[in-house]
Amino acid sequence: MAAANVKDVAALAGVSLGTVSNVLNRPEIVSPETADRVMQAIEKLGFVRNDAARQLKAGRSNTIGLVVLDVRNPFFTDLARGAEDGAGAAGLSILLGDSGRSHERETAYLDLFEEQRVHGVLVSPLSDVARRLEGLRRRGIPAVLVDRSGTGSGFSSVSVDDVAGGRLAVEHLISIGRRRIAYLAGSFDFSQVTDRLRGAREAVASHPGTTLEVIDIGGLTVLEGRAAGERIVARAADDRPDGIFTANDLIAVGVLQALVMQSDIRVPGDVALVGYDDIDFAQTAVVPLSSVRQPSALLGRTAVEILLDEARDPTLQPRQIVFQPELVIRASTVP
Amino acid sequence: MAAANVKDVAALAGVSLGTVSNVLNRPEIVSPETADRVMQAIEKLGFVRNDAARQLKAGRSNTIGLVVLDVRNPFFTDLARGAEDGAGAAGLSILLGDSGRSHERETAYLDLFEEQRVHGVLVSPLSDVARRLEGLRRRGIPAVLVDRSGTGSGFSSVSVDDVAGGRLAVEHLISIGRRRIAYLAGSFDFSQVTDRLRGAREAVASHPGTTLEVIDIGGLTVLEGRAAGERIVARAADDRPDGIFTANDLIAVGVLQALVMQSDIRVPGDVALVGYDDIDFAQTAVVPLSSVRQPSALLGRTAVEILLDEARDPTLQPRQIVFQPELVIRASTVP
DNA sequence: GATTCATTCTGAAGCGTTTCAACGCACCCT
DNA sequence: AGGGTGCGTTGAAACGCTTCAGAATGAATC
Repeated sequence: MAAANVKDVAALAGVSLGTVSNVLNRPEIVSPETADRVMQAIEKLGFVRNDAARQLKAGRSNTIGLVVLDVRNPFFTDLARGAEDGAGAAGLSILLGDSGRSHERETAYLDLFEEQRVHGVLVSPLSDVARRLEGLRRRGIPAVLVDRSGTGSGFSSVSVDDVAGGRLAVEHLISIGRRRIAYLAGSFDFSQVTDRLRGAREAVASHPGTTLEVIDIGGLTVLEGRAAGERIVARAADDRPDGIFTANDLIAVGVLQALVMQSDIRVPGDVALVGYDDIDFAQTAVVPLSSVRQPSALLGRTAVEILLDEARDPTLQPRQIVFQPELVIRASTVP
Repeated sequence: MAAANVKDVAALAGVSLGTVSNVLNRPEIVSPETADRVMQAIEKLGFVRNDAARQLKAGRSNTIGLVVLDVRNPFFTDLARGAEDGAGAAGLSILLGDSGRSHERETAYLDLFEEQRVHGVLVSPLSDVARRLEGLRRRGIPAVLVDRSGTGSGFSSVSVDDVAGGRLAVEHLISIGRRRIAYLAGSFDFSQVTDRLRGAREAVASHPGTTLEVIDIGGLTVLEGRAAGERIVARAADDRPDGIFTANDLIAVGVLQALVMQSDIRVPGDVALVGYDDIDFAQTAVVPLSSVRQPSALLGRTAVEILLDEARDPTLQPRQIVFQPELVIRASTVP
């Protein structure tokens, strides 16, 4: 009834403890017949290795901690999936923690991971966790920042080039003939929001005759997008932008609701629209939404790879990997 | 440089191993002065308890495994959050695994949890995991099914009464004067889909003069909802339902797109619409959507409580807890 | 037959914690 | 003075695994 351990298996198979362990961990050094006998004993007893003992011996757990800002955000779940794949390839698993943008929870997870002696941690940091991560590193636990540049922090990072994303979106609007571009966003204290704006500015700057109007809509939600859309609808036709770029897809969906529902403005005929993030709803919107997609899974996978490299060789210099986003063109810009 | 352990702390504080452990685990039995000295030593050395050793000694880890079908589904993330809260209250943490509806991943997580000697597992099962869970139970790891009735399986479960949800939705449609109700759904092999239908049938049956038309739209997505909506738009006005209940919110959003965008049918004037799940997009739809909400977090929290009860006393009879869903009324039924 | 070598297996040591019986001590009560 | 009580502390044992130096065996070489 009590869980079987290696000793029980060894006794049943008529071998020593060490041999059972070898069957489990280095099967190539034990003779096929012995291995077979041991396997049968394992089967018979329903033996399951005790991970705690194994970890205690090994000095570290075979897991990687991942703290994300919000599991409900598909960006992070895709990222987590990528990280899991990467970890799985190395025989590790991912411990997923959702900080929900709470400092307290973020810290709690890092504490937990430290007690667990994880292989390393991946963090999409709420704010400045550099000091905390520094402490982990001193203990031999490397960390990689995800979705945030680690430049200057002394840590490696994987992130997406939001400036390029903004440029991509607006270049596209310009390439389909739009001249009066508007950037709709809120929460300008998020670096993502301002980086995308910077990219938009660059695109406009390099195309004479185009203008960029920046509209602060106060937030990043559908409702705020719709309100902003209504204000645009209310404008005189020749005062409206003919291309709109929004800081995320939620805003774009809101804008779309206002334009298509509450007016006869055509999308993309009169106004072309590009969102950001390529959420599921982007392609199922009333007018399928062009959007900038981030390679989330790749981000996760790469973060794990860097982490493992650093776990292997702690003297490695921190690396900042920046991925390029991708534009997904749909009917909101090209009918 | 090497991580400090209790021995180091004990040496620095000039006490024995046991005392350090007592400070950590039963501070009330050690004198304040000693405790203080130990705490200072811990601080100074940056001692962090090694969870593996602790778990090895304890025989089980202080975590609960949770396997969900899809982390991207808000229902499950809310559930996970509830489970975390419940676990946190008991000093445990949640190991979250996403099976992504893959048998392989589901099994892999259960294996992992077993090796980790988790306190118990919560599973939203892909199919029949009863045998596997039986094995876990024999090893002293209790399991609770979530979002699925465990009746007959020998396991406790927490789920939501989908029949009641269907009844609730259709009763509401009838109460606002609708008589020709349609139920739009796909994937009739999911028990949720058929249970909701059953509830709808019950509601119609108890209100003479009302009818229920069941429309199989082939799936559960926005696109299929929109296609179905278009077919309804194409019907003669007096052949259309005046109340539509959909198996989930995605379908409802699709229907809404078709009705409001591609016709002059008014919602709720001509057709009232009720969805299911109350996803974020329900309230930000062009016409905010009435929907049936499930108490996801409560489900998670309760599942953990039952699990801990069973961990404490394995002879407990399995309990089937069924929660009642709640109707959230918005403009798609009541202007 | 002695020596070397490769192969396979053994079993004790040790990972860091918690637990628990035992101990020392001060104090109080006869 | 002897015995009892309670508090605070001690330190060895145990949890189940992996590792590793060495033993045992058999084959190959001299």
